[in-house]
Amino acid sequence: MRSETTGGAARERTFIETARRAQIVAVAIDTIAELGYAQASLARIAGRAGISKGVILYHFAGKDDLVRELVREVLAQAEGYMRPRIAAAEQTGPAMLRAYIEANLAFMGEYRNHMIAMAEMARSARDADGNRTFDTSFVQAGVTALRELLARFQDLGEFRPGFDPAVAAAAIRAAIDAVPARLAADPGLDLDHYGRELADLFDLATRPGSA
Amino acid sequence: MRSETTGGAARERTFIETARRAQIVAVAIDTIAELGYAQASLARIAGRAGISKGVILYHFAGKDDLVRELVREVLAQAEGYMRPRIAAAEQTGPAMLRAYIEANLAFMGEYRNHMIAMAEMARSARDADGNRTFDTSFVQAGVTALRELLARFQDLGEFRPGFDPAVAAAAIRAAIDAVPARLAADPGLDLDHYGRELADLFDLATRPGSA
Amino acid sequence: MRSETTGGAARERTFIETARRAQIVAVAIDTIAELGYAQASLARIAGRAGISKGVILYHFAGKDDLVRELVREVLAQAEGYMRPRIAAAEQTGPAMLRAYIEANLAFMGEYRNHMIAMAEMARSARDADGNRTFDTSFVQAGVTALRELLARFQDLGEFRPGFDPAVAAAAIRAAIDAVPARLAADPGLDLDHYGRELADLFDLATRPGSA
Amino acid sequence: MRSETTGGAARERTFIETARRAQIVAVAIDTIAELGYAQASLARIAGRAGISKGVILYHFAGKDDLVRELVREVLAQAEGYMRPRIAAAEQTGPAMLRAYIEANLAFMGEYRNHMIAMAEMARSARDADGNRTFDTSFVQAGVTALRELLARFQDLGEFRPGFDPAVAAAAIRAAIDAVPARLAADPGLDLDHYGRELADLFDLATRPGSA
DNA sequence: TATGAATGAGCGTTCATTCAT
DNA sequence: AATGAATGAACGCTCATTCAT
Repeated sequence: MRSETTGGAARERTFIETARRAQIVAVAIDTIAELGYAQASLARIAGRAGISKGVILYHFAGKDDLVRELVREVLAQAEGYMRPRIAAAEQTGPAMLRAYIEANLAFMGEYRNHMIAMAEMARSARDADGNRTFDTSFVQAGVTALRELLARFQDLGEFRPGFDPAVAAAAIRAAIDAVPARLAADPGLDLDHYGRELADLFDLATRPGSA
Repeated sequence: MRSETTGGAARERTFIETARRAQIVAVAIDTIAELGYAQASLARIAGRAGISKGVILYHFAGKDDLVRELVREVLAQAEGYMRPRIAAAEQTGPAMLRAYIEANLAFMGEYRNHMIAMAEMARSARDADGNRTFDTSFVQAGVTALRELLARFQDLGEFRPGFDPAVAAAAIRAAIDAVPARLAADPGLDLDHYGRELADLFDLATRPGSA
Repeated sequence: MRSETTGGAARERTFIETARRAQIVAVAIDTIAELGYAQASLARIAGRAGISKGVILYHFAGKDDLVRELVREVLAQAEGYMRPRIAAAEQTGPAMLRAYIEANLAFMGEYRNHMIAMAEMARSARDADGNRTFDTSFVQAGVTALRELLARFQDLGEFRPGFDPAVAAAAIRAAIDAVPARLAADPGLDLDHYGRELADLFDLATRPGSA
Repeated sequence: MRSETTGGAARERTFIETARRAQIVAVAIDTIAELGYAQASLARIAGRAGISKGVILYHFAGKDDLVRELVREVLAQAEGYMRPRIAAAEQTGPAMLRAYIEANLAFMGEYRNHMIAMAEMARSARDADGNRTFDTSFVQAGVTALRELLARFQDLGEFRPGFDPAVAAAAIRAAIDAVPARLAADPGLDLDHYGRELADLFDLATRPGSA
C-alpha cells in the first residue's frame, strides 16, 4: 500500500498497482457520473469494478484520497486535451476565446463521464462538517484563467472595453459547465453545434465596437 | 397522517400544520444552503429547528416529500417575485430579457439561502438508487420558458435571427444559476453590477443586426 | 437522544431512557469484565443485551460516552459503598487504613464484575491515537487520596515516620487492584481472608516504632 | 514456513531468520509499550520496522505467535538479569526478598519498554473470543515462585510465621507490576528510591517477631 | 399533534490473514 | 526470504424510517 513502509520517499509504483489505481479511478468516474457523488460509496464502486471494497482502501488511503486522485487525473486529461487546441488557434482574443469554448465542448464529447463526475465533485464533495472539499477552488481556478485571458486581450483592444472580465468569465464557464447536465438529460445533443452557438454568443457579447 | 400530494380529496390543513410545515421548510432551506444537501439530515434540520426528528416525519411523508415541498415553495416564491418585475418592463424582447436577468439576480440578493439551497437540490438530490429526484425537470422548466421567450421575439425580429434559442436559453440560465455558488464564496458580491453586466452580455449576444 | 434537541439545557431523562441506560451500562460492565475491553464491541454488548446496536447509539453519543458513564457509575457506587465503612472505623491512621483495605475487598466481593471492568478500562481504554482515555487519572486519584491519608497520620505520629507515603500508597492500591485478576482466575478466593491478610501486611509495614 | 513451537523436529533457524525475528520482536516491544496492545497492529509494527507486513507473517505464524515469542523473550531476559543479582545476595529470606524486589526495579530501569509491554500483554492480550492469551499463567508463575520462596523461609523461621505467603506474594508482585504504569506517567521516577522503599515495606511486613 | 424509542441498512475504515510470485 | 495484492469480517457511527404512546 501507499507509503506503508517508506517514510515519504515517493516509492515507485508497481505495474499492477498503477493498473488497479487507474481501473478504480475509471470506475469511480463512471459511478459518480451516473449515480452522483453521494451514492458513489466505496462498496458501490468496488461492486461495479468486480473487486472487494478492501482493494480500494489498499490502493488509496481513503475515499478522500481516491477523489483527489480522480480530480487530479481528469484535470490533467482536460488540460492535455485542450491546451494544444487553443494553442493551435490564431492568437487573437476572439479566436482564442472561440477555441477555448469549442475545445471544452469537444472534450466533453469524448470524455463525457469525466466531466459529469467533475461537475458532481465540484459541487457535492464535502467533508463531515459540511465544508467543501474543493471549496470552489478548482472551479475558481478555471474562471480565473479565463478572466485573465479576457482582461489581457481587452487591454489590447481585441475585446470590447466596456465589460467586466470577471463576470464574463463566470458566465462563459457556467455555460460550459452546464453542458454535462444537459448531456445527461439528452444524450443525443449535438456538441459541435452547441459549441459553435456558444462561441457565437460570447463572441458577439465581447466583440469590440458594438456597444 | 397524510401529506403526499394525494390526488384525491385534498384534505384541508389546520393552521398549526401549515405553520409547522413552513417552519420546517424554512429551516431546511437554511441548513441545505449552509451545509449542503448531503449534510442536511433530518436530525440536523430538526435540531436546528428545536424540534424532534419525528415532527418532520409527521408532517412530511419522508425526506423526499420535504425536499419536494421545499422546491415547490421556493419556485413559487421566485415566480411571485419575478413575474411582476418582468411584466413591468417594456414588452419587447431585449427589455424583457434584461428584466428577466436582473429580476433573477435581485431575487438572489433577497433570498440568498433559498437560491443556494435550490442549486444544491437541483444537482444533488437523488434517491437511494442514484436517480435524480428532480431529473433536471425544474431546471429544464426554467430553460424552456426562457427559450420560448427568446424564440417568440426572435420570430418577431426583435432578436438576431441567427442563434439557436435553446442554446442561448441554456447559457443564460447557467450564468444565472452559477451565481449562488459565487455568492457563497464571496458574500460581498455586488449583485446589481453583476446583473447589469450579465444583461449587457446577453443583450449584445442576441441583439439583431450584429452578425 | 441526548441533546438532539436541547442546547445543553440538561434535559430531564425519561423513565425508559434511564432504565435502558442502566441496562446497557450493566451489560457493558459484564461484557468488559468477561471478554476484555477490546472485545467489548458495541455489537457484542448489544447482542448480549438482546437489543440492536443502534439502541446503544441512540442512548449514548458514542462508545466513549458509554465508557465514561460506566466509569462514573462504578466509581460512584464504589465510593457509596466504601465511604461509610471507612467512616465507621476508629479515626486513627492504622484503623482507617485497615478499614480502607477491607472495604475495598468487600466491595470487590459484591461487585466483582464492576471492579474487573474498571481494571480493564483503566489500563486498556485508549483512543485511536493510542492515548489513554483515562490517562491514569482516576487510578491516580485513588492513589492520591490514599497518599494523603497516609501522610496526614504520619505527621501525627500514627504511622512510622520513615516511609514515603507515595510509594506506600501505590503499593497498597496495586495490591488491591490486582485482586480482580486473581478473582477471575480463582473464583473461590476467600476475600475476607485476603483482605485481613493484606491489612495485616500493610499495618506492619507502616506501624510506628518498628524500624 | 514454520515457527510455531512445533513439538516435533525443532528445525534449525538460519542466521537471517533469527535476526529478523529478534528485530521484529524488538520493534513490537517498543510499539506495544508506546501505543498499547490494541493499537499495535501488524501494519503499525511493520511500518516502524521499515518492513512489509508480510514479513512478520512469514516469520511468525500469526499475531499470537509473535506475542508469545515476545513474552518468552522478555521473561528470559528478565530472568537472566535478575537471577545472578538474587544469587549474589546473602541467602536469607529477608535479604533475598529485598534483592528480588530491587532486582525487579533495576530491570525496569534498564528495560523500561520491555516491562511496559509485558504489563500491556499480561492484561490485554486476548484472542478474538475474549479468552486471555496468557490466562494469568505467566503472572501466576512469577507469583508462585515468590510464594515458594516466602513459604520456604517462613518454615525456617526467617519470616514472621503468621502471614499467608500466597497473599504476600501477590501483593509484592502487584506492587512491582504497577511500576511500569507509574513510570509511563512519570518518566522521572527514581527507581532506586522506589525499590528501596518497597523493599522496606515488605521487609517490615514479613519480619519475624513483630506481630 | 408530537415525541421518544428502536431498527436495519449502509457508510468509511482497520485489521489479521492468505496467497501467488 | 520477502513482497505486494487481495480478502472478509468486524468496528464505530449516521441515517431515514417505523411505531407505540
